Formats: sequence, structure tokens, C-alpha cells
Amino acid sequence: MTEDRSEKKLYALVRIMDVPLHADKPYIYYVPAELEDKVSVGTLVSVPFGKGNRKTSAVVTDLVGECEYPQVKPVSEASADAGLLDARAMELCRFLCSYTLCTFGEAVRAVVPAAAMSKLDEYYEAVETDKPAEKQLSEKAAIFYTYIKARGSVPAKRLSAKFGDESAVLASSLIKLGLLRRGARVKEATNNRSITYVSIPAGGEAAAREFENNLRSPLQAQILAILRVCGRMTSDELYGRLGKKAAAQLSSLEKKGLVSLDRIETYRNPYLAENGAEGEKTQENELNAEQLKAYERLCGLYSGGNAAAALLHGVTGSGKTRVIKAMIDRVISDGRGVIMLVPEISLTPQTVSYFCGCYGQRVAVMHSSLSQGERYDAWKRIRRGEADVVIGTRSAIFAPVKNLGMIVIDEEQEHTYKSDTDPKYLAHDVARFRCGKCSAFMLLSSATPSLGSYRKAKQGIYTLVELNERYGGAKLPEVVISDMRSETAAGNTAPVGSVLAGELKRVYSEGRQSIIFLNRRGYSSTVSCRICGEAIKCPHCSVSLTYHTRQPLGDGGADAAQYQSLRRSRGVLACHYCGYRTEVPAACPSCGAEHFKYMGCGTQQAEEELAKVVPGAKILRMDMDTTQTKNSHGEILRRFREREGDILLGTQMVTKGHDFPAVTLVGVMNADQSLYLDDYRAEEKTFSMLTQVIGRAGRGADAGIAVIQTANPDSEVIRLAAAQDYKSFYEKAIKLRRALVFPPFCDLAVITLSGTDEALLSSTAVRLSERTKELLGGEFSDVSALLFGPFEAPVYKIQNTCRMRLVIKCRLNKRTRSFIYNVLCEFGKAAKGITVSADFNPSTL
DNA sequence: AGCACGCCGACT
DNA sequence: GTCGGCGTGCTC
Repeated sequence: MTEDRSEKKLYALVRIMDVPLHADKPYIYYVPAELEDKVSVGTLVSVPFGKGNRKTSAVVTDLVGECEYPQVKPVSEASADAGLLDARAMELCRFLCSYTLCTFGEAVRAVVPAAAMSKLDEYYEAVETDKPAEKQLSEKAAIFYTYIKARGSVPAKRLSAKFGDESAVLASSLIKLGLLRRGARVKEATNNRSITYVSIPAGGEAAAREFENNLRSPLQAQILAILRVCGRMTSDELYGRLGKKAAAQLSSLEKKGLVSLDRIETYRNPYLAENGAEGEKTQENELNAEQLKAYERLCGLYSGGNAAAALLHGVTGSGKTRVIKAMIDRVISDGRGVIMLVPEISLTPQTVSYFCGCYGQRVAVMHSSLSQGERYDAWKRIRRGEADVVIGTRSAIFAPVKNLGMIVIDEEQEHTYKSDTDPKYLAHDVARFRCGKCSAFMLLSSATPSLGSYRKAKQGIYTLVELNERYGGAKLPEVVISDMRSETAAGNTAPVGSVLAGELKRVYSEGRQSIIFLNRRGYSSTVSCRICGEAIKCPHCSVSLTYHTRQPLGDGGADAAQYQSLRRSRGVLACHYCGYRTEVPAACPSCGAEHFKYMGCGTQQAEEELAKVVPGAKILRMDMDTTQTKNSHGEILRRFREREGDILLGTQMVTKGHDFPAVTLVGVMNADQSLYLDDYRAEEKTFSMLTQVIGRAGRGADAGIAVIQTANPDSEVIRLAAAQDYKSFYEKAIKLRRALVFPPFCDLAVITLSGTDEALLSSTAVRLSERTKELLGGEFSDVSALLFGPFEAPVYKIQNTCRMRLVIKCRLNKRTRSFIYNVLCEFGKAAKGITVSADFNPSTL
């Protein structure tokens, strides 16, 4: 053989980060000799892509020695962080792609923190030339060219800031003339440890409102609208809602003095700093007999050495957390790592600080409101093996834990474990996959398991382990169902009924605390015209606006005219979907009448009502409006724990695993509200919520009582929740699901089409439905599926984007996924201005 | 997202 | 007979 080894070329198979689904496949590039030692499997590279050789980020998935493709191009650059994705991460990405039908790039972004990904900096540079091409340039192009030539090379970002939208067009025409060259540098991942808070400066209200009304830049107006509803928030939260394009608008608003930005340096691990001191309460860890038995069974399963799964079903207050803690101790004593998922960090501060206290430096906390830098730090600590206990929300399921031994999913029925942005995964599925790969143990835990998980347990797919007693001798609370219809019949229309009022007074006089749950924020949920009955709706979304007060209404005005004017002057109408806010109109937009009816009691109104019922009691309200700033959740809970409040009133946030020994009364206002949601899981959700909130009462030495206000006292769901009888509820609910063929007896694949052009949207939806039928009759005739729709999504319009849906009832497997994949690809490229996406078993219908 | 190719209408 | 519109499809 005469062939020199050095002449043998190396080729990289890559996946491009930002391509639509139908173009997401492996592409091959050759690796130039000078990059050979930087490029390995898992490396982030930059490659020329498309006709214009636009530089794009890509991940190397394979290295090969041969290439059939004739026009192969070279890899441009490689990131210094070789092995950004190790073999396991790569495997996870592949799994996510095939399981959720997302692109490889979307999977990579879910698995790797943004800060770990080097970004591509695009720049333009002037080409050395003696051609007199410059002379033929238009005036604009000449200025543009001179600007670049004077500086040698200029980042594309600076050009678009300076020359606006035209810069891209100018640049490409200059490239054609051979005067410019486009390039890209890999900017190495930065470790940004600051977090930016955005707010409207004091006194800036009026200016902001003025500007917003001019609506010159809709995005800027939106930023201001959101800030006015939410107060202070981090820039990341803002980008989460509006997209990163808001960054430029934000700095422009800052220049105008309409918002203020505070950059605050953050700790490397804020949870250690804040909660480390609480470690002292973690001493007594003796398990009682029942807990010990549960622990031993779980241990037996875990130490089998094979992947296994169990469902820990324990009544509220039975000490599931202690059993989990014992299991974690066991797993880490083997030198293996643990991931524990919780529904929402801010709602479960006790759980988080408990585990931080137990394991100190070994814990990494991961959740969505960490700054990019904090998240990156946590990720690095885990990857290096410095942290082997990870506690976090959904996305922590991807934590690069070494030698993974167990994944715990606490409150496993919570809908927060299903992602609703691409990749639309369910944490349980990822957990199962990872446990399978590492022979690890999967532990689901709940007082009210999802029907699907409980069924698997009954079938023996998971091992069912039960805890039936409250520990420490605490009794389940007595539950009173208060019939609001008879209250109304007796002439009492107040939102707080006589039973609940009586108990509140009694508990207050005894110096005990109460928790009141009302799943609706704002003051009144709808404002409708007294004459034509029309409710006032958001102009950008198809939902009614909610009335919020800026200051208490007191008696609300004695006569009708006073009532109307007080409500107008003291409150605003807000959209809970897009943040739109407006004054209460003087007259009904559809009939011109001047009087409105304010209906539905929200937390703001409940706060006033409770103050009337229990004079002197201090009420702490916890809902989206009072918890927008960082740590406000924790702050409210701390104040309640330290007895600075007598009544804790709030939305779902008050139902989660808090443990307040002095609480002896729990009240639920409007328990049926969630029963009539347009969702097949409405009863399951109601049962779970009621059971959890009832469980908050009587956790100390004294017996507790729960009062459930309902207009539907005969509802079996409410009755079973009152009795904390999960098993009966399960039997009843599962029968219904079986009869109607709903999950877990089938899967639901929901295809959503969205766009601003309504006519195009509905015609595309019809075409997609026709095509689906055609495929089911032809190429995919072996797939058994039931097609429903297309119909409008329950909230049809959000921020002027309309959405239509098709629901396909089927059994998810390789074949059905491939069927949906075909549909998605076909319509991904066919319809301009319409986005098509699929969600398997979505958390909300 | 951007660029090329191709098919149709308006023009020399 | 040619130029140029945009609709459609591909990107190694």
C-alpha cells in the first residue's frame, strides 16, 4: 500500500442544531487536518450549511473514514469543550427525538444547559481587493461597506443594530460582489453569574402607560404590560414569555428610562447559602414500623441490581419523605447518584431545604428560575461527581449524574412533569429510559397517584408499596361538606358560607391557624353586561378578562352608580393569558349599556370577605399576583410558619406539601370549579387537589377539620376525597376510562396547528385531517387509530395566534410515531405561516 | 432561514 | 423571444 496514513481523510456525521423537523437528519462533512484533534463524538462544531454556506452550530454524532457524498464540505470550527455530550447524553438525545418527535437540536438544548453551549458569533470582513467594484455601489451599500472596511471585521449583531433589517440584504449583495466575506467564530461558553431584574422605575408608571398607548413597538408595549402585572421579574422570565428578541427592546426601553435593569451577582449555589442552616431539624430519622417495612421492601427491589420500579403510595402525612430519605442514604452509600424530582421548587421549600440539610455540599438544586450561570455551575458539579444528589424540577431528569442508582419522582401525578414545549416529554418516560440504561431504581411517590401509574402498580409492572397511617399519631382531619346551594336558598350569597365562617371564627379564637384554598386569582373572574349578558373579553385572546383591584373595594358602594364608579376607579381588567390590561370600559362594548355584573369570587375578593368574617385576623394571600418577585413564596410561607398570619389564603400553591403543625382548619371555596373543566382528567385533578389540601390540616398533635364548600355536595369525587379514599376513587375512575377508551387504555396524540391567518389555518387543518385519513387507509393501514377533529383549541386565540387541533386516539409505538412523524414532516414544509406540532398525552387538553 | 430552480405573465 | 415575479424544495 502506497497510501500515506496522513492522507486518509476523516469525516464527521453531524446533526444541525437549528433545522426544521423535515430537514433534521445526519449530514456529512470532512474534518480538516488542523481540527482533527479537536473533533470527537459529542463535540459542538460550526459548519457551512445550505446554498449560502451559512455557518450553523452542529453536534458531531459519528466519525467515519469514508464518504460517498461528492460535494462534501469542511467543518469550519470546533468548540474547545470536546465531549460536550458524552455517550449517555447522546443516547438520551436520540431517545428524546424518537420518543417525542422533536429535532436533535431541540433534544440537545433540553439535555445540555444553554450556558454550556458555545455560541456562534457571525461576523463580516472586508475582502482585500483591487477591483474597483466599490464605485458601482449604491450610496447605502457604500456606507455599509466603508464601515466594515474601516474596522476589518464586524460582528453581524453590531451591523443589524446599526443598519437595521437592511443589513442582511446589504451584506449578501456585497458578498456577491466579492467585497465581503462571511465568517463565524465559536464563542466559548461563558460562565455568567449575574442575574438581571427588570422593573418599572418608581414614578415611571405614567410615562410607561403613555408609551404603551402609542403602541409604536408592540413588543415594548408587551414588556411594559407584563411588568405592570408582575412587578419585578428576571430578564430570563421575560424572555421565557416573549422570546429572546425582547432583549434588544429591553435595552431600548432602558435607554428611554421606562424600565430599570438591576444586575445582581448571584451565589454559586443559593440553596446552600439560604437553607443550609435548617439542617438541624433533620436529626430524628427513626422510621416507624410501617415506614421501616416500606423501606425494606424498596431496598430489596433496589439491591436486586436490575432496573426496577416501585410506586410508594402513602396517605398525606404518612412520612413518604422519610422513606425516600432512607432510600437515598442507601443508594449513595453504594457510591451511586440520585435524582429526585419535585413538582415545583418554590412550592416545596420544605422538601428542598430538608434534603439540602441532610446532604449539604453533595446536593445540586436545579430548577427553571436559576440563572444560566447557576444552572451551568450545578451541571458542572454534577458532571464532575462533586454533587451526587440532584433535587430539581422536570428538567433535572437530564442531570449528568455519575453512576445513577435511583430516580425519585415525588408527587408523581403532578402535571408539571409533562413538558409542554418541545421536546414534549414526560419525566417518567425519561426516568424509565435512564433507569433501564443504568440498571437503576425508579421510585414514584404520591398520596394520589395518577391513574396510569396506579394501574401499572396493580398490574405488577411497578411494585406497589403502601403507607396507610399518619405518623406521630396524627389523625386524618374530620371533613365537612358544606352545601352552598342551601346557603344560597337561605339568602346567603356570600362566598364564605356559614359553616366555614363559624369554623374560621372558632379556630381564630383558639389561636390556631387556617388555610383557605380558592383556585382562582383576581377579584371577579368575569365582568359581564347586565343588559346583554356579554362578558368582556381580551382583544388578543379568546378568554374573558379578570377583574383585579388595585385597592380594596370595601362595601363596594351603597347604590348602583356608586358601585359601578368605585369598581371602575379601583380596579383594572387583566388577561391571564397574555398580560393585557385595560380599564373597565364606561359602557358595554356590544350593547352600550352602562352597568356591569362582577361575577365569580377570586382570591382578592376572598381576602376582603375573610376579613369581614373574622375581624382582626391577619390574612396572608398567596397567588400569582403576590408571588412574582424572587423568594416571595418562601417569604409568605415563612411568615405564616412564624405565626405572623392567622389565615393563609391562596391558589394551588397552598395545597402542596407544607407542614404547619398549628393549622387545624382547611377550607376549600368552590370545590367544584375544577370538576367541569373540559378535560377527561377533571375528576382526577379535583380528587388529587382536594385530597392534598385536606391533608394540610391536623398535622400536629391536635385534630384538624376541613370544610369543603360546594354546590354539588352529592358529587362522588368530592365525597371520596373527603374520605381520603383513593382506592375507591381509582376503581370508579378507571372503569370510566376503560368504558370511554381514554388513557391509560389508549394514548392521545394531539396535533396542533397555529397561525395568525384564520382562513389558512382552518383550511390547512382540514387538509391535514384529510391527509391523515388517506395515510391511515393506505401506507399506514396497519395502524389502528381514531381521528377526531379538526376543532378549535379550548382557548382558541392567544396573543392573536389561533390554534386548531386534531386528536388521534391510538396506541403509541414505533409504528404510530412514524405515522405522526410523516404527517408532521409533510406539513412542516407545506404550509407557510402555519406551525404544526404534535404532543403525546398532553397535560392539558 | 436563505438560496436556486422552475413555471407563468408582462414586456421588447 | 426574454426578463423577472414568486411559489416550492433542499440544505452533506
